[in-house]
Amino acid sequence: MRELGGADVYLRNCASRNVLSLLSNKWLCLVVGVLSSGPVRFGALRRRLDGITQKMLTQTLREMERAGLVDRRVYPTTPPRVEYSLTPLGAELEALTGAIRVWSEEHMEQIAAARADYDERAAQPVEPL
Amino acid sequence: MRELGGADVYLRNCASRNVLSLLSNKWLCLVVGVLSSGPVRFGALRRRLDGITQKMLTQTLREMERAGLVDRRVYPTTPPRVEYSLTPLGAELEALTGAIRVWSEEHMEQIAAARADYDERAAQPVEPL
DNA sequence: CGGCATCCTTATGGATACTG
DNA sequence: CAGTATCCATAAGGATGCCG
Repeated sequence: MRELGGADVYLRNCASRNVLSLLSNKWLCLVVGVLSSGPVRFGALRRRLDGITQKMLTQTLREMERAGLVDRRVYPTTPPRVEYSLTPLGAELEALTGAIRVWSEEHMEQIAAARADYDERAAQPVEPL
Repeated sequence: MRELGGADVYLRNCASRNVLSLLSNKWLCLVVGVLSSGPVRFGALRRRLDGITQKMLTQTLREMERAGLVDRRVYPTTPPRVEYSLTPLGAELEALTGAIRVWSEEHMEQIAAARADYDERAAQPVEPL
């Protein structure tokens, strides 16, 4: 943050922006949700995240692993078995992302209604007599 | 959510996913942060979000307005004056997004260290003797 | 099974110019 | 001042095929 005429400014290129963009990943919130109940294999994780592609799941997990949020454990069996779990740091996130998931579910109808209302008023901008 | 072998599945195309993708907007978290202290004009908002372009700020604010998170108030003066503020619904978000901003700032160093460590180990995958 | 590499399409976002 | 409109570069993401 920087000061600008007495007001705080959210600076670009600061490290917290970096973390913020990590957390605003489309899938991260859901991945944390699935992993919060314990280690999960890649395939199971994928099946529980409806619509995610293999590419995106791999990519998201790598990013999270790299940031120290997720632990990747490989069992050298045939066929290979790979389990993902939250690190202590990643587990901290569940308090935040869980709250977001809950809020999303609780307010989805209200938001859908607001959007419908907005669109209706946008389509009929002239004042009716 | 759907059941799949006793495990919850995060379904695609469900309304909460919609809200989730709204919240994972790159800028929303910061916009909520600025607006949480009261109504702010477009220009001031822009100056306090370092690096945001006019296009992205407009786009983000429209999306938030449409979802009922933000109130847009136009004062028909010359030059025009437009003030944005959080609706009660949007104000609820500050509890969530504020926690995320705080967490990001608190853990940015730890995450940067984890990434550096990961990258170093990735560059030197052979076991040293 | 759990990936990676490639190709290709679409979405995102920056820069610029113009307007009420 | 607070936008809208347009163009353009890049990034995100899906589909497919191959591999240890």
